Amino acid sequence: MRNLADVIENFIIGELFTENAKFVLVQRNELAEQLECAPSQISYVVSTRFTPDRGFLVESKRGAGGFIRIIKMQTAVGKNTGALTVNNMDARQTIEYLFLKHLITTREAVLMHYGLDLLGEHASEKDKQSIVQESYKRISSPNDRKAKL
Amino acid sequence: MRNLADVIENFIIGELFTENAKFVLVQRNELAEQLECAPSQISYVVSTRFTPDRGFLVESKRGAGGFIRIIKMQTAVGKNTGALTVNNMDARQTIEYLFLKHLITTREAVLMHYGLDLLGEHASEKDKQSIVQESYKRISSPNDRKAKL
DNA sequence: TATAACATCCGCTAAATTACGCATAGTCTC
DNA sequence: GAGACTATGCGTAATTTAGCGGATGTTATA
Repeated sequence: MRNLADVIENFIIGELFTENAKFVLVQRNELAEQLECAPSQISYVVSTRFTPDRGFLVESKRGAGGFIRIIKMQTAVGKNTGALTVNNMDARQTIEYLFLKHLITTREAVLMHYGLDLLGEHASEKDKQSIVQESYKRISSPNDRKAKL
Repeated sequence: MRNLADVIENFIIGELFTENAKFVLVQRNELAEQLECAPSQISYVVSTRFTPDRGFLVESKRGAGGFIRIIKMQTAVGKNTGALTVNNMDARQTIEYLFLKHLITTREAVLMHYGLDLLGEHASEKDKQSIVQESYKRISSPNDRKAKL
């Protein structure tokens, strides 16, 4: 293949299209060593060719167990056009989960909740019971939820 | 799983998501021995990943009978629990609209599409296997879609 | 029963390690 | 020469271990 950047790009795209993967995980140093190039080259290719513009999300983490995750956005049109029936709480919990796993920010979580609110067509119901009070109630009984080791 | 912090986090989150537990009790030394790591590692994970920011309360006690309690706070938003039926294309167009109106960023739009993708995959499933569990399996362990080098 | 001694067990901090981000500058191609 | 490609080096976020100190509970001793 002509140049290194193309090799890297093709590798990632190849992985993404393997069994319609939603995303790929890559370890920068590892891949760099494999392809015999500088680690920063991976960064370069990812940042120039896997942009939101082209329908990609990129997330990464430093330190031990670090990684780069390239997420392929599903094209809006043509896929999955049927009606979508989902338990609202499941949807909310999914958002929660994505948030807890650091996959989305606070703002993004709020936005997705807001999106659900809009779609669900319910008026802004119910003032929130104080979280403090809620948690206070839960603190009362100590030993119930001991984790099984 | 290679990443110790993730192992610990997943263990705790797993416990929290088991039958919707409100909190988990953990004994630091006990869990540390179980997972074959330094006790302080438990502290590290709890302090970095179960912050109030992310909707967690943490309490602990030293000495004999000591413990660490991780409490999952209820999200204030989204209390309606009914099923939600939405035309997928409408949802996508709503996202498009928000994006065109500059109400959300590109990344946010992509994320919301991504969320719909996740939800859409479960449209046909009837049983109670929740989306949370699904996304848990897919997203929690970074190695799932690890590119084979 | 008081209390001293002992055992349990979490909090905190320092230091080392891993691995990605970024700035920079050189090189190649058109 | 411009713009895309490539490598180097440092910065620093994230993780991991080790060790000490202090809080808490239990037991022995008089």
